[in-house]
Amino acid sequence: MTGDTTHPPRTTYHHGDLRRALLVAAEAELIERGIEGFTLRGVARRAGVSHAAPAHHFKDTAAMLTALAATAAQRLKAAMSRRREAAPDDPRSRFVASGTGYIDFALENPALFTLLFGSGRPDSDDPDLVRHAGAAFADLVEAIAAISGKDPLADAEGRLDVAAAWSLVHGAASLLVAGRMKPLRPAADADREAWLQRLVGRIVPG
Amino acid sequence: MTGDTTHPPRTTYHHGDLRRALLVAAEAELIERGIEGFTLRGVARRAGVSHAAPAHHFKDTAAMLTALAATAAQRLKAAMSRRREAAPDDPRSRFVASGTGYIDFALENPALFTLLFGSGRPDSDDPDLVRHAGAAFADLVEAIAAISGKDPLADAEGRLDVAAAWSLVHGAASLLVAGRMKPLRPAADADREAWLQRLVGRIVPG
DNA sequence: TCCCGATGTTTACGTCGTAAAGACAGGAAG
DNA sequence: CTTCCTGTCTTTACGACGTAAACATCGGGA
Repeated sequence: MTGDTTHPPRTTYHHGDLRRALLVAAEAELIERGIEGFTLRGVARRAGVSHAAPAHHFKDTAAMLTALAATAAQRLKAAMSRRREAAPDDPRSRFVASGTGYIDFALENPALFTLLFGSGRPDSDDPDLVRHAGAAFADLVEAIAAISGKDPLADAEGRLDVAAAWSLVHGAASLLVAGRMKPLRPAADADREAWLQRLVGRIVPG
Repeated sequence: MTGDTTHPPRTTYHHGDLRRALLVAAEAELIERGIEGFTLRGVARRAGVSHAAPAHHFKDTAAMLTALAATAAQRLKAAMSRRREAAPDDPRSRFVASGTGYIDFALENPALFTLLFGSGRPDSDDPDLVRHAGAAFADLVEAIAAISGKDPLADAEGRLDVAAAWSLVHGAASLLVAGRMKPLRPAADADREAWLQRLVGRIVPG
């Protein structure tokens, strides 16, 4: 779409915006090769720089994947928000919207979702990553609070509500992304939206 | 505990039971280094053979991880069965037992669980792996059938029951293994068993 | 103007997966 | 009993990777 930061073998010695270009290249690399085949040198090649250039912007491969994961978390929250804003204005619908938004993100960005949750490679203590992931989590908690009328994190019952909701949504996203849900999912694309909503609807608290 | 197939640098040129020894070493390697740090040469070292010896028993690294994943799937089903046999003889209790057994396995064998579900490395079309994973899945379906009195896979509503149950159980297992459930889980070990049962209980069909 | 720090490149080292060729053992065929 | 033949293990070799260190190039402030 937009990110053509790449191939024309640049004329200037210095790149100018390499850090951003590397993140774009890294996402493309992740999508094409998967997390298992992801390679620092491949990212550098794709960005048109030497294999050692990334070291000036990312301490090592893990740092680069961590930065990418942080943007992924940000987009996860955005996907949830998009769904919520388009939903009817009752608490139940808004909760289901948050959950389906989570799954939307996973299905639209399987590689990023896997990076974020299904691989130990990003540094899960990174402040940026923690901040953005925490914001997405807070969205879910807030959706539950709007139903129960109290802070779910305050008591054990509420925390169980949150754990159950997150588990169902996250489990569905993971299994769908891994392709293990095939026999259970409607064959026709048209039926999938309703299916998704009914699935998430099963775990509405209360 | 048992698998001391290793270090005494053997006296015979031929090993005798290398395939099995490699699988034992591979599991230890996986547990210590994690799936990211898993190395074929490391496994060979641990088993006390040259780095090229495994090639005679496993086509490549993926084949070795696939074989290990197959045993993991087998043990997953065993963990579910153990719970079910110890449970009260009503359909609801037996369903919850299957789910908690799934989570038991994940918590007791985080590395194997991650290998099985959270990494694209094993070949998911391998007949052995398909067979054992299918058996575990069938256990869950059967537990649901015992509640509804019909084959859940026969109609859309039943498939939704299965999808929801599997999603919740799998999501909880994944998030617990990844350590992301910490703030939601009871602090005291004593309370965790009841918490787990209530969590799985939230998705009982019907 | 000079020079200094930030940004890229080259070179180098150790590890990894995999393939090919050589060493060794034990059983089948003569 | 001897001779191979095949399966098992070792050695050697190659290219790719991650990382570090030394070197090149630029732009901006003293």
